[in-house]
Amino acid sequence: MSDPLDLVFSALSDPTRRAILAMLLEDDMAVTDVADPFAISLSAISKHLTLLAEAGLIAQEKRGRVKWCKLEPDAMRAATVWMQGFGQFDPVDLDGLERFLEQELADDQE
Amino acid sequence: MSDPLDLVFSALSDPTRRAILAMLLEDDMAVTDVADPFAISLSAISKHLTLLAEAGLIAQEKRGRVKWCKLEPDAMRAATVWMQGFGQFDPVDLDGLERFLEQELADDQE
DNA sequence: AAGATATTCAACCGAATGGTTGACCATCCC
DNA sequence: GGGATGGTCAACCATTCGGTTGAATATCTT
Repeated sequence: MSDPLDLVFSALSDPTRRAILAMLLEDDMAVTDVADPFAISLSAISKHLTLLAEAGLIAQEKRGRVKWCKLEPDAMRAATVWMQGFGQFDPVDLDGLERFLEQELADDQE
Repeated sequence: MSDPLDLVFSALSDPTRRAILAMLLEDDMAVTDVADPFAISLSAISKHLTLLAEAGLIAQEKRGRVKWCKLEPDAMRAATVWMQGFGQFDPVDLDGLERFLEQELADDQE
């Protein structure tokens, strides 16, 4: 996968990773603290974080034995820029968007 | 994968599928015509289109023996909405975005 | 009816993904 | 030094992914 957008979108396609990003929106966190709310192993979380870092979505900095993770918004912004090319031509179809979001809600409750 | 965003981002993570979406931005197309510029089999393209449709990114309508594919912008818009939550807090960091895009360019040329 | 065209289906393949477990390395604290 | 803490590495497993090929189905054309 050579195009950076491949990595960004691929990283965003996993709900655990999106949840991690949302957590990092609140504050920078250590790996162990990121892992805390999840039911999966620390090792799995560590892999997720590595992936997010490779995609450029977060940065990791080791201080002492603690590795701090912080959001790196530029990668996501680049993806947003790519995506917005698809919205700008027809005026915002709010009804359609609403239908989609209702569908999303319905799917989540299945 | 239950969250619709999983499907949307996963669909967007493949460069072939992003290229297809960009083509459909120009005009609605039949499956065969979508496949034309690509070096892979028609069958592979058909699978990509099925995936894009399942993600809600395109709609497919069969008229006669031809299946027409057209862009369905709402799914992408929902993803954009999710992503914009990450940009809105710090004012647009154009320098950082520029650095990222330069990096992207450099990576593509490797 | 026969043939060409448009598309999917089914079976297969190799590689990647998301998870596990257990061992390992580094750092902090007593 | 020695134990606890923070994190990664390595090997493994089942599943999914992107691709192939060949057969099947549906529709249009003559």
